[in-house]
Amino acid sequence: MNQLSAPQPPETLSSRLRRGDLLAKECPSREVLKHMTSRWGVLILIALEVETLRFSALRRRVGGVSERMLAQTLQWLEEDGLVHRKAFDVVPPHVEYSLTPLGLEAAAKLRALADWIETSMPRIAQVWANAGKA
Amino acid sequence: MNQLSAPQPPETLSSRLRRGDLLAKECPSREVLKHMTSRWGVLILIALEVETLRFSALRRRVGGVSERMLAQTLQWLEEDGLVHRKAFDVVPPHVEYSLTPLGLEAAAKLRALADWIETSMPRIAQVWANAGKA
DNA sequence: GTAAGTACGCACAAAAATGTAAGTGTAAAG
DNA sequence: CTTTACACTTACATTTTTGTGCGTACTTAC
Repeated sequence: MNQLSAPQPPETLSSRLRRGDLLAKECPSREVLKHMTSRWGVLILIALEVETLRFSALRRRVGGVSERMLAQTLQWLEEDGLVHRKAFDVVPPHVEYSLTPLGLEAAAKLRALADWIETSMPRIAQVWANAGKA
Repeated sequence: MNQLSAPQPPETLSSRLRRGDLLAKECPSREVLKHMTSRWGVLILIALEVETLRFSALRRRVGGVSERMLAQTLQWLEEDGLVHRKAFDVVPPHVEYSLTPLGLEAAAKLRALADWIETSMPRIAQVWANAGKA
């Protein structure tokens, strides 16, 4: 029980924050992480990676989202520059949502995660079964 | 405004669930996604990917977690078979947390995401600045 | 002798996320 | 003429998440 951890390397907290160290407490990148990994953020991003969609179509695509949360999450993602909102000034509202170049990069990472979960589900379900979780 | 979406392809809901389709509402894989992308789940996984850690050491590593949430999240991840908990039956408690093979795979995806966010922060901060968010 | 560290569980409280229902203004569909 | 769709917003209720503080059983350091 000796080399647990050196008394913190000379790297300062502020330098880690500047770089964007998620493990550091007050890092602003945690905000982005929060938006991307929010309950609907992941799903919205991977849905929009496939194609541009209108609000209602997107809502139908992502099973279970309420209008409220869809609107909310889209705003977060738009503010972070991941989603592009294009509104047509016509009478029955028409708005198209798509991914920005930044959003496409982000979506790729999330899709990799989603794909892994989907293909790994059998193995995970196995663990659940061995424990006794209905 | 015609080809909005074919009247649902012949693929049934249940077949999508069996495969693990995150976009489908009642998919069990959403549970796993929830655990992995929970506020501390991401951070814990990428911290444990580096090295095995004891409870307290892990808590110090992940800035801002409370003992309660660390314990809670670790249990979720353990139940999903991503984290391995090894307890030594000694007097001052000694428990070591590490990743299972499954957890290592998961952590790799999350680290890719985390790395992307960290390196993309300048671009995102730029978007924030152009909008007027302090 | 006293304080601190260990790995939590538990009760309670506050905060954050999410859901529900209703409303908006127009217009095309029935 | 009534309904439905569109893309939301707002108010309110509920659920979920997260935090705080306390207790534990014992040992090592001071």
